[in-house]
Amino acid sequence: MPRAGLSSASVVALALDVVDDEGWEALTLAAVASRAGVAVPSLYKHVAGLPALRREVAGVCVDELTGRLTAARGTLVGAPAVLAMAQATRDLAREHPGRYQAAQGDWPLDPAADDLRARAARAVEQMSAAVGELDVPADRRIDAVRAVRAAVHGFVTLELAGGFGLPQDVDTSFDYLITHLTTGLTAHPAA
Amino acid sequence: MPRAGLSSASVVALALDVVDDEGWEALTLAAVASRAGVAVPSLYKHVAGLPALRREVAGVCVDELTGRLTAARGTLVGAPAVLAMAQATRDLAREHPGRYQAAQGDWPLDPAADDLRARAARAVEQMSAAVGELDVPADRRIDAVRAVRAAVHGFVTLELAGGFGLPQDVDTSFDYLITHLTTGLTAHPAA
DNA sequence: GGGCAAAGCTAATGTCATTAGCCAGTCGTG
DNA sequence: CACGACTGGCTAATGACATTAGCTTTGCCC
Repeated sequence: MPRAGLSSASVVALALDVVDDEGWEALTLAAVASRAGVAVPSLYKHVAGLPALRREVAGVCVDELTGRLTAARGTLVGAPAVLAMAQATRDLAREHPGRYQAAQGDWPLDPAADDLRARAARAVEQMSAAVGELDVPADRRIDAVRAVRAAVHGFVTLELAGGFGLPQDVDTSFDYLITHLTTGLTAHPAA
Repeated sequence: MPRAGLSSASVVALALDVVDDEGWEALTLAAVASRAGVAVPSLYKHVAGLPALRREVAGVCVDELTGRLTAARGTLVGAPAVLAMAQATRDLAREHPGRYQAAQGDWPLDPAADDLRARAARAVEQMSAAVGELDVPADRRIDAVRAVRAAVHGFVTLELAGGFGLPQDVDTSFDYLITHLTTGLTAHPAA
């Protein structure tokens, strides 16, 4: 019986394939083992179990999101940067729904997820920096970042879930949301 | 062995208890059966299986959301109505996270979910009506409704997932998001 | 009181995760 | 080159859960 030659990294890579092909909830040790051509328990030689594997996959996806945000921001500043980053997020979600879910989705309150939270914080910091370039009062900065994050995440989530029933163009709606939100954020109406 | 006296309705009620106490993902036939004091297969006399039960529970939760939206809107018109409905949504999510998830969360592409979709559409229509009272061009109505839905859903989702790490007041951020978004929607900057 | 439908049960099957313990391939060292 | 340890893979066993099949019993209605 020749060895399969697995490693932690290759198991995570196969897991990413599963996530891409079948979705985040379909990520199961059985699915990974099947792709690896290996019995399920063999995987425990390389990962600590399903929750640990999910955490590792989520980490990769978070980093990918961070990278795309950074790239999208590029040399842009302020509102155009925010828009580009929002679009980059949505693009990732549409190209790899499972990865987006992995990055955003399912790590609620994991105790051992400090590392993951730290990496996710880097993605948030990217958005935060761009939002900070908007004409928003300093003491509203956090509110504004939360607003943009919520808008993007909510839109993408609803879109992926098929929550937009009407045939009306969804790209347009997304741009509409982001531009009008940033407009609203930079308007200081009552006081 | 005296009968437990279950019915479809009582099974759904117990399922709601599970969702309230342990969350939407913890809704399992085993959990319901345990609360009913009954063996798991007995439940099949009252519901068609776990997916069907989830659908029924989701239906109840969607209707509850619709009811709260209607109540929150009350006699308000336009932006105040939108804000009140947004807050009502968030209140539901914070009081009963599991129910919110049930209402919004996990019915992606179920084929047999037409009834559920129809009921969810009623909730959307409530928001849509209020958004329609904003000063938004008619051909932007759908975009605006999507924007508000996305903002509310995204914020609530992130909040429930513990995505707002900073201690900064979250209520304030929410109001900030909704008011500035509606402000942005009613501003028609570059034609 | 008898009969019958519905409500429960047990048993069996299948999926998945996890743990324990075994065996063999591989590599480093003498 | 041979030996031995390490390590990667295996099978077997256990335990949660859903689902189906088929049996038993309760309770109501005549």
